[in-house]
Amino acid sequence: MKLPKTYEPNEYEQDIYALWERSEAFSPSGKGESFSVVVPPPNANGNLHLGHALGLGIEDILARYRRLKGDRTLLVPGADHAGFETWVVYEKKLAAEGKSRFDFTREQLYEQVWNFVAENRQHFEEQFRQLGAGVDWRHFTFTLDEKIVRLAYSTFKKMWDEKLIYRGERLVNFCTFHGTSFADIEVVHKEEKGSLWYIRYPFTDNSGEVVVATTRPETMFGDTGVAVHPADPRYQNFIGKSVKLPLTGREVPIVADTFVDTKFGTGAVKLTPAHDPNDYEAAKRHDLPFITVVDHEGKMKNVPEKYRSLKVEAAREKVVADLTAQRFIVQTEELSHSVGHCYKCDTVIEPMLREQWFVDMRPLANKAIKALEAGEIAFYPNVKQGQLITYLKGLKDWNISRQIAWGIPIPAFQNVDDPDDWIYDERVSEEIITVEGKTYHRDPDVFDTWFSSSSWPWAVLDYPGSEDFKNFYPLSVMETGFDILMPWVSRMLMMGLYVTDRVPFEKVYLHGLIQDEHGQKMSKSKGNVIDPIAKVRQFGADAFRIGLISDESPGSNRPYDESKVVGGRNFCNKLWNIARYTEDLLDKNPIKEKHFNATTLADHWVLSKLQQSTDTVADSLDKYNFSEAYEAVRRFVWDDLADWYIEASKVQPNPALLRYILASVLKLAHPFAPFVTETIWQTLAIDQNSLLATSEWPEVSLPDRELAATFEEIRTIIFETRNLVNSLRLRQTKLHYIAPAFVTENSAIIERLTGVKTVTEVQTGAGLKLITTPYDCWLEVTPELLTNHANTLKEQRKAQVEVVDHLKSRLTNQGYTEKAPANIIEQTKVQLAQAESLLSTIDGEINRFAPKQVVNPDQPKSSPPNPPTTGQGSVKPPAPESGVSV
RNA sequence: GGGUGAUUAGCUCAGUUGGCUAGAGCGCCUCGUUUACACCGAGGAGGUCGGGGGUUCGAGCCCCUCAUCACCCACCA
Repeated sequence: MKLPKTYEPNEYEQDIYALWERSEAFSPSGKGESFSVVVPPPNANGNLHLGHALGLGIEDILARYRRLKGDRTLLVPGADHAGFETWVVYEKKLAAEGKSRFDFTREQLYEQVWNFVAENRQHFEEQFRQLGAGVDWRHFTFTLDEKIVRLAYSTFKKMWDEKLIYRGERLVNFCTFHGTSFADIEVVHKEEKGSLWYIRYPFTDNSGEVVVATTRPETMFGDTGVAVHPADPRYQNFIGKSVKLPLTGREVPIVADTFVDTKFGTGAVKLTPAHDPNDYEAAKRHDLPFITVVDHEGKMKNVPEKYRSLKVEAAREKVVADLTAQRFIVQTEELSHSVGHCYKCDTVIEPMLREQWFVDMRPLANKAIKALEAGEIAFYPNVKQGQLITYLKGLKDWNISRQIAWGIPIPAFQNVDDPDDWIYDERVSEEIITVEGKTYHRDPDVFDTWFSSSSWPWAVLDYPGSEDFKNFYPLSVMETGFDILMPWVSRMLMMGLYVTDRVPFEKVYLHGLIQDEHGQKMSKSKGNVIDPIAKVRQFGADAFRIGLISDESPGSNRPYDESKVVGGRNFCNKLWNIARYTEDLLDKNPIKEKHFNATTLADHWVLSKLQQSTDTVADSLDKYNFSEAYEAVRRFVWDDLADWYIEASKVQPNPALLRYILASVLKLAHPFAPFVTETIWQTLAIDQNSLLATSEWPEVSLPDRELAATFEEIRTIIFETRNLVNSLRLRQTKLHYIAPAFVTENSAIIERLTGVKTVTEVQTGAGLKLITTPYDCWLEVTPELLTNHANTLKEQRKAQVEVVDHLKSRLTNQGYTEKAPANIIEQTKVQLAQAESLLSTIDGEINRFAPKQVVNPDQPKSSPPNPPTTGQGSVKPPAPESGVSV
């Protein structure tokens, strides 16, 4: 089958992926070590975004590389029910249909969302395939699969039994729009401008007043005290007195508490324990009551008639107006302060008293900190390890209850006759159960998604007791976005240690966010979201993957750069055309066996380059340096193979070797460009009935290093010749040389690659002498050009003198010669010798043009350093004075 | 308020424990229709490594300081 001129990814990708799936290419099969990665499950409700594409790209590169290396490799795909995230999407859908969550029962809602998600699931599985992710579909797991739920329950039960789970009325972060509470980590704090009102609170004994400062005057109906610092001299006689709250006249005490900041406001703070975390803690210390004045919809309650049912904002205005009218406001000032918001709808988070399930994080966090400090997990980038430790050290108890319908129901029931009697029971499909004659009512809440997904690494491996768990746990790498280091990675670590008693992964690789072209965060509201699938269609999956990873550096954000994707496409096309050339060559020279021999200098040279590149790619991937690894592949393919070897092989073809090189390079490139490499592999039937995806990482046969080095000499001659031909606009010029046989043997290559008309051996040279090679080569030029060239030489000389002086001064520096390591000094000496040699060559040339002018008489005549030896003829070191007059 | 990272060519980024004349891709300039590829080939220009100090024989890299930009964490009324 013939390859067309240009690679058209859309024509091959689907078939190639189907071939892989059909062949079970992604089932663990190697005999080597286990290598396991679990894809962070994307939300099943939507499409993949750029972050998924980047993450999948990285994970797939690792997995494909390891598979080629012979490891027993498992890459597990999955999908997340994404509790709250999906719930938000579904509520919007309901709203669009003119309905709301209140129109349905919890069971109905759950079923509706289930179906909604089921529809979208296929969608995104298809997108995995389009991106070329080589995942093992038989291991596909959904976060609501029975095994996941069962594990969430058993973990919950274990914590319940061990008293790590408790139920209590605590101040929680509550979104009044979505009607649910959040974990601390889910609250987005924003710096906002607000007002700070100074309000008089008169003493009940009419002996004066205390002025408090607040940003939330509407909560004063819930005040149950005023606090001052015990050491504040201004307020010593206030402590113990009572004040009369404005507007209601309710009496509350003044207490002393060290949490008060004497420098803020007036140094006296009103206490609203039911709506402020600090006040909550203070009230507990002083045994003050809690009065809730904002309900779950964000409306005022337990307040005077005229404020009742007003939204918080409206109530605030009204309260301020009334306080002003009654001259309770002393002053108002502008204030910038941090306010918590719902990360989805931006509603201001209302701290609210609610009875919920909490996890006592201290013991879990301490275990994790210990493991981290012992270095049990390697982080990319490393700095994230310390950040995670800091986070864990300050971690508070975790609220795991969510008041939404979509999620895993919490398996807990409450005695209808005794609110404090809670029991664990998994019969969550029933609203009411009877146990030992008592009636229990199901907790209507569901788990925080992160609670169940924190078991992901072992849950997908069928913990406990499965072969998979034995083979693949802990995971080799956890690859995910750095934005979920705290909410997810930290929890997997804590739960992993708690449940399995081992760290759940050996390494953590965190990729950064991809922003839009202008460095702005992508978001639907800004309308700057880039659809990865559209880009795959436009450029091909390989090109897109390369575009995303060719600038990859862990942990840092970076803008989407389409020119990189174009670069990736061009790279694929380059590979494609190398394959086409190889195909043509093999058509003309049918090779029956796989056997090949390196015969020419270029053969040996390309083998040595292949060997170096293979090592570099492997080293870089082992260090998780993806951009460097790709760069090594690209350089070999483009520079070494296409621009040099293939061009040289047009003069001296070696079809069998070229086929070997192509096969090897396809393997190196496969992790980065899986589709095009497999397409070529299949089309050319490089290895009958096999898949590239499950072939073996190349083991390069050893080249002859000396012959390879001799080809470098030819390259040096070609480089300088090209430079001169270009800058002097030489046409149809001739190259003359003296002596080395390898030039004679490769004259056709030099002609082809430089465009010179002929390459001829002469007895004495004339013309423009090449200076960067130790061999005697001249370009035939007109006398005028030669004269002009003398000026160029003088400039070159000037620059070269600087280099020589620089190196000399280093070597005459006593501090340097005494303190620098011997190998560095030796290196400098070699450099100096080379620099002086080049300088003397230049001087020799200048003397040819101006023989009377003696240049630098002190300059020692040095012979060129280490002329290469070759197996293809004798080499005489050229004498620098061998220049011939014009 | 606490913490972290970044600042290198016009743009996006590399630069490993301090040691060759600081690299790549894209862009730019010049030249080129050589039958694998114009999604191409050849050549070239372009950087006082954010500013200022310091340590060192030697600093893009280490220390101090300033500036700017990101990000993370946090219950300051």
